[in-house]
Amino acid sequence: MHDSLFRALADPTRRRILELLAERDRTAGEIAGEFPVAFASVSHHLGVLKAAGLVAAEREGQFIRYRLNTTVFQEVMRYFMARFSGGGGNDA
Amino acid sequence: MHDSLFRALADPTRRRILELLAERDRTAGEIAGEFPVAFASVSHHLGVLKAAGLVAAEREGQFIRYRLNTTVFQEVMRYFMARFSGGGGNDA
DNA sequence: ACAATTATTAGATAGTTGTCTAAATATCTA
DNA sequence: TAGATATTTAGACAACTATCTAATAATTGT
Repeated sequence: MHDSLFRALADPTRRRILELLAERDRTAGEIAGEFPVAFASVSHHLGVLKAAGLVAAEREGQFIRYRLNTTVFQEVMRYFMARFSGGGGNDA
Repeated sequence: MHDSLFRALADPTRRRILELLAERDRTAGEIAGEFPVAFASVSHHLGVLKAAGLVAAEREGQFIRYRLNTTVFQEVMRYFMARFSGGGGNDA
């Protein structure tokens, strides 16, 4: 189950997409405009992120709006907390 | 900087190695014995984990003992906390 | 219905990765 | 020094991935 998740996070372009979506929801076109790669390539990355459950997409007229799925990030955190380090993240 | 880290986490065998090392330190041979792949393949994975800073290795006679580097896990957690979800991990 | 806009999907290709076997390196013991 | 054990490194190969261009689908406006 974690496999698609960690593979999705392994690409720097995809991590940057997640950071953009953390700021605010954006359409596929807005996201693609931030990268020096072809539109279709970004669309592929969005598909990977969606398959991993990291983002959700919703059609809005001709646009498709993407948003972060924060729930999955909390699962990642729990994974790390449960298995490793037993804490951390806080300065404490 | 995070790139080698997330790429290292993207492989299920490597994540399993990390879980084994979270229990206790082990030698390369002990780790390799847990997997149905060739010894050399596990050695390769250990190299990837070491390059990512997720584990440390120390020679102990003819053996090489691996241990988890928990500091790096805390960095991963901080990455998620700083950029996404603003919390999580706890049930709160 | 047709054209324009937005986005995904298909097919091809180059680069990366995981795995294997075989060879090399390091340590220990006789 | 020679042999046994533990581990890594080298070289090859199949599978996967990121990227591209071209084609397809969905929506809007005329």
